[in-house]
Amino acid sequence: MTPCRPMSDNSTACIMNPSATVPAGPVDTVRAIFARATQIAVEQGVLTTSVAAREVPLERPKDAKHGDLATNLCFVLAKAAKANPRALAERLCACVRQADPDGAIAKLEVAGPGFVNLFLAPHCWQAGLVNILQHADTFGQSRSGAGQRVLIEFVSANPTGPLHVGHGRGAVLGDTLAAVMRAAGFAVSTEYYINNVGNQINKLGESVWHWLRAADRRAAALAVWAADQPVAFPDGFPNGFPDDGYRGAYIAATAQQLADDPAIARCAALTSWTDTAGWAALDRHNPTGRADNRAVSVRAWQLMIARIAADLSQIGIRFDKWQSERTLHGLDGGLDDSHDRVSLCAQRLVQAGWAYPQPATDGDAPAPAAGSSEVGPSQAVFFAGTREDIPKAFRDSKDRVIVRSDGRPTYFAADIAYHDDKLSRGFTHLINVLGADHHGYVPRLKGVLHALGDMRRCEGDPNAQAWSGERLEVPLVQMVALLRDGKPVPMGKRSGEFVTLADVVEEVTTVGNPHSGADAVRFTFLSRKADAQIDFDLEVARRASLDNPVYYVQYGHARLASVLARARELGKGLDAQKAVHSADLTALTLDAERELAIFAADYPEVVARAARSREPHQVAYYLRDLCAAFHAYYSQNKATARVISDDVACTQARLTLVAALAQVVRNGLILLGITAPERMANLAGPSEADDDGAADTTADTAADTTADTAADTTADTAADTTADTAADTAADTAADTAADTAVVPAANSRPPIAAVAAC
RNA sequence: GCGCCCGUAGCUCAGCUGGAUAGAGCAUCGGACUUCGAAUCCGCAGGUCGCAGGUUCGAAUCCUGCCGGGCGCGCCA
Repeated sequence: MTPCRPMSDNSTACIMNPSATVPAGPVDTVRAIFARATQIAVEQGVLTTSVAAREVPLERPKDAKHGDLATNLCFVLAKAAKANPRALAERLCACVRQADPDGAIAKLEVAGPGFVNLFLAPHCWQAGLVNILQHADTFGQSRSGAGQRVLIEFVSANPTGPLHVGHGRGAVLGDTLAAVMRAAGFAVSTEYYINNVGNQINKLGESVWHWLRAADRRAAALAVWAADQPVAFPDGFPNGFPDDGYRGAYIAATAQQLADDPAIARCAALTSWTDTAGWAALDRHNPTGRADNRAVSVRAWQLMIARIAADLSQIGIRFDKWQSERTLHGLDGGLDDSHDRVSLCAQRLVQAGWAYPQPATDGDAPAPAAGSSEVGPSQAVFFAGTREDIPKAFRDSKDRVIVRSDGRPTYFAADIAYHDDKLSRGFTHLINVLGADHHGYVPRLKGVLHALGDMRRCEGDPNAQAWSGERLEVPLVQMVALLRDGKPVPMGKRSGEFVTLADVVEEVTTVGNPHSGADAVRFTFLSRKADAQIDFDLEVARRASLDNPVYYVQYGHARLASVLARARELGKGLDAQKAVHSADLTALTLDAERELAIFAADYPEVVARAARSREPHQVAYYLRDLCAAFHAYYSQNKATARVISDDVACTQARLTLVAALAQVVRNGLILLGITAPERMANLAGPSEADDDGAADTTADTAADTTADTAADTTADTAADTTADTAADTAADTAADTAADTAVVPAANSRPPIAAVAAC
């Protein structure tokens, strides 16, 4: 899979420097110098083309002997110029000297086969610290994305059951990717596509309905679940429960929740799920009796969505929009067929030549399903995904059905209409985070984008030309294999046997800190790149919750914050005004201090790179490494070079460094949706961890520092609000149900149980 | 059978898109708190980067072929 890059990066200027009065970070300074140096080299005939500042490769060498920063630029240039990299480096260095009148680079040397190693002048890297403090909470943001409008669709789990751990991984990746790209200057919207139409919703409704009819057995079933017993109910399922129904205990709980609704309860009188006429007679809102449109089906997925939204908000995830598939089908709009954008889109594709009707060739077309319109054309409509003019990477191996021979559109048709809708909203890039088990769908979808672009061009859309499969990126999130004590836990919504995301969050939450579960889960998923399969052992996760790397970073922040606080207590606190406007940092003479300053100044680069490569995990690793560098600096100089001393100038200088580090760590944690605690409870003494002073943990103070993140809302309020809005959205889309009597309960972390308990 | 993803320390994973001597965390072992946080630090040990070729100044990274593991290939969603 080749991830697509942003088409253009127009901003070649110094992106991190919004006003001239703000000093640039060392990386930007050096980049600008090298860019000028290549211009000079061109004038002198050394090079034929210059290099833009943002094109200058810079790295922080692992070995201190290789300088503060190093570049392999000359290798790149030598390839084009067919010159010796080392000789080129020698000549470029002379140009760098001329391009650096301020002497930001104290020393530069050519090393190895052509590396240029740089040693920065103190005023250069010190300016980086001031730069951090001046930008404060906005440090790290850039215009790297040049305001491109991006839509990120993620999770989009079918509303037939609670989220499991694999969904959680995709959710965390998508949410954090959105945050990282926003910080890097993209205009990002996020969306969850609710697949609330079709056979699966039919099955969901049927499953719930069976439990509705078996009221006498629900209580026993739920008691089994509440006791955390295996989900297989001792007395089996209700009579007639379908083999391919959803067998999870949450189905019984959902039935319990719906039982009080008179419009739902009267459904229990019917004796057959397939009695279409009977269902139609019962529900004036669903005159066709269509199974996925019955009140019990609709209400069931609404409850599922509410629960999904609650589980997501518990780990700090909200969406800008919940897009209902029903809406695309026009099922909310009453009888007016013109609202059926799915069928409409299929017709447009036919007109543009991208879809065609064709009778079933080998006679395996199914009979029209019960309840569908009896007079269907016997021809299915196929999307021409194999056309030769589709670039090979986006070409499907087979034309796929979008309208069945009985006239019903497929899931694929709805998804096409959905993506056509995305195009009409003016996004320049679409990103769909998908589970890796759907990777076969990717070329098909990219082919669709190609076809839609062409179709829109035919229809006269002036923006259509720009569209092709390249503008759709599909980061694949690999599977999470759930283990318990090293043994795989079977997962499947149909079997009902799975561990939910909410369960895992609960398991890794530590006493006294309600955020810790979300923090730990988020960081765990961010601690590995998306395209590697991972094992998630519940026992290990529980045992290791305190060893989770997230605590390492959070502890780093708490430690930094506590140094600043201690200095204030002693009346030696950092003079913020002075630090920002007239800082004297000459007392920072240790190698570690210079290295930390350069490390911290690199943060905006890390964010921009993570956004560009769609890999939020890079930010997590950067934070871990930055904190490691600070911990080492702090520990090693504990005895000889304390931050706070009687030397006022030195104290102020080191506090400036500490404040800058704290700022970067805080910004990074917030960006990842993780709380940045000012204090953490001391775990050392098991006895004192109860309710004395040590117990006021991160949670209280963390809220102050994370005002912009989803994490600032407590799990409770977040659950309520998001669940409500999701449920509202869902309810809006279900206009033909008895909405007037619908009461979607506020979701709790485990809503069905809670609701049952309340009954 | 065809296609996609992944094989890096005993385990879990990074490796900045082709750069200098492949790095962390767990786990083992040995050290460091009277002070601004020991949820920390310092050290020891641990590797044919799945295997074999190829591309070039240079490959864990790119190309080919094998070997292992995972996942896809419906008028399901």
